[in-house]
Amino acid sequence: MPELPEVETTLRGLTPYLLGQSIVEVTIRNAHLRWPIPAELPELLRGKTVQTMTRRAKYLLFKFEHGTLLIHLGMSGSLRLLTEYQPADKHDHFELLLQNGNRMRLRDPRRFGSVLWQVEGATHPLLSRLGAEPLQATFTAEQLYQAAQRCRRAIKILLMENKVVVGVGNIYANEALFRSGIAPFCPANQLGVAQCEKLVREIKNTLTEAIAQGGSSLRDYVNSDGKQGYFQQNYSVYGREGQPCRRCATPIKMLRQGQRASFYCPHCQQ
DNA sequence: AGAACCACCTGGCAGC
DNA sequence: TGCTGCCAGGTGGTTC
Repeated sequence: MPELPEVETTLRGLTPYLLGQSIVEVTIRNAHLRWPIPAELPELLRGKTVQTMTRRAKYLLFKFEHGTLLIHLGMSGSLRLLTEYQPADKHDHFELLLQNGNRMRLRDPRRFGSVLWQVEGATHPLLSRLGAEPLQATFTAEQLYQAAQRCRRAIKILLMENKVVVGVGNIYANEALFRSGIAPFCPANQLGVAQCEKLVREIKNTLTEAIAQGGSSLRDYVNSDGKQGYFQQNYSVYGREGQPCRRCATPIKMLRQGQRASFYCPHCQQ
């Protein structure tokens, strides 16, 4: 479910409700996510106040005075804010009860997500080797070009690796490549500077537009405020195999790269 | 070092 | 209706 726009939308939706609140109670219903939820979290967080809420790649960071709670939504995770009690679903694994009575509840059917603790002053190993944030000025065409020159694999694989740039998942890799006129199977080291400039611009544009529209939704995605997103209706190529390209009407093709589906227009993308 | 593949999990859907 | 097989938004770890 969550690509970067969903994570960003979740962050923005939750921040007004959590910032400055202190934690009354932490409930771990199922600690068995991708990595175990630290058993000491309830003890660590009880009585502590959320000082800042930020995002790094697809990790949500809730900073406290003595450390940071990291939450990753994996493939199927969602965070919701409950203003009144609701019985927990079988996939509701983790929950914070706030001083004002609100609850932030993590639901994650596939349990690929994670809830982790980072002690103040340290950098969690999972955050230590991440590439540039796609929406910040530190992600540049020059940087992508340099990395691409050293990579013989397909450009789409490189984009999704989180080494050069983070937060570009399967949907937005496909969409940004379409908008750049670059085929997903093009070897990274064959891209010119101009193509890298276009690609960086379109990654930023695609993500920015998606965030502006409230994040895309597929099936079970629910925003933190409970409303459905709607960006999925606007995909140019993702999930559109056999349907006409919106630009030239050529049927969209699908192929598999690294066990992920790639969609592209054989006419618009070379 | 770089590249390819595997693993973790449940639910939804197509096809029989 | 029910079973089987396949697919899915992520990404760290292992193996070659």
